[in-house]
Amino acid sequence: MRKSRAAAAETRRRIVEAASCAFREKGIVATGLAELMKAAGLTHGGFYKHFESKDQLVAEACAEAARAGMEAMGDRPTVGAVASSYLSATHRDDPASGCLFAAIGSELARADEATREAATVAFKRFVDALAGGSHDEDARRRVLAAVSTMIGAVTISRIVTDPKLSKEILDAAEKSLAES
Amino acid sequence: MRKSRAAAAETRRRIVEAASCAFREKGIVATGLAELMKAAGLTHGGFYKHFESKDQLVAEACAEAARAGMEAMGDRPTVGAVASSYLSATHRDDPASGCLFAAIGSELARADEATREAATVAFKRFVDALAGGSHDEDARRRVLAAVSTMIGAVTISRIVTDPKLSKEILDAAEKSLAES
DNA sequence: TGTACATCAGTGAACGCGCGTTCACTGATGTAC
DNA sequence: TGTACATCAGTGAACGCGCGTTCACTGATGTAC
Repeated sequence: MRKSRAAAAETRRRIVEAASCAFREKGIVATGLAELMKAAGLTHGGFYKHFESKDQLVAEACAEAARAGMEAMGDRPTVGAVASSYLSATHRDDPASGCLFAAIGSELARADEATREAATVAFKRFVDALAGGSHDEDARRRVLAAVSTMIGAVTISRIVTDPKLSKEILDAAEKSLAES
Repeated sequence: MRKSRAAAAETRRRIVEAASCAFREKGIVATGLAELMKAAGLTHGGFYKHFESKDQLVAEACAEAARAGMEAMGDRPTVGAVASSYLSATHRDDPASGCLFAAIGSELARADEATREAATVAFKRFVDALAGGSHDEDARRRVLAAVSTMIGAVTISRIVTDPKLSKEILDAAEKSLAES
């Protein structure tokens, strides 16, 4: 049942993509490899033909999620434009294809070095893109604060059981970013 | 080996306290009941004499963590004072006794109804305390944004592998809150 | 107040289950001549 | 270009392990008289 090199590469890509969604949807620890391989259309036994461990996949899946996030932001993102879609109910209600940090932020803090490193690189890129290449210290500081606000707001808006409060949090964050 | 009612109540309290720390330290899913009971100085078999399920303990432990957090804030907290200790390296480096939302925010979003409800009540109290009982809509909005910024900043500061960047995030958030 | 009995907090072994990981096997793909 | 053989992607069963939960048991505590 050997597959061609191209087919194998495609399979690997599919596993990473499925993982990047599943981890954001259900959390890293709560997502099993068997479940994940099934989502990619495979049986679990083949996993180790592509990865050395679950941890390795976690790191790659996070990098992939971050890459997709950057792609969605476009070429010359502004804080206002990003905030508007980031702080939407659509984003809040679809963690699987949304921001990595809002989806599994607290789990990332406990992830292994390689994963945290991947997340760090992604975060730096995110901030740099929003700072628009500016080296102004104050502009960079504002971007860091804005990104914190966005990630925090979406995280809490997903916890809260009261839909009105949930929307209020997102709106308050957006308004605050618009003012600053 | 039956214990007196008072001793049993004290045991229960100890379990909840150990859980509230362990969950914040290691995450909810990653913390096992046996490990938890051991931390409370018991064997795991007795767990169900006190709780119906792990989920019930999770809800109570979150309520307890929130209660302790409110207590630490004192009577008349201001955004500035809270931000200063919340956005410190001390808080960042000690999730076990720190803010529930920063420690397990993304896991709370996937927790069961009772836990999310407990978290919601806690969050509302947190916001009300910071708003100082003000019913001004704009003041409340600013508090919601400030809380989002704080939670987001500590979450990311714990992920990032670069210590300089980690501190930069906390400082940027604090400065941003001081300006607003 | 003292005695007999029911209660139940805590122990430690055991339950089934799903986890991450390993392995023997299959057969199409890739390579060497 | 054709043939023989090595490679290896993917399958499915199995591994040991720790999980949440259950249970028979112990013996101090609480209750009833």
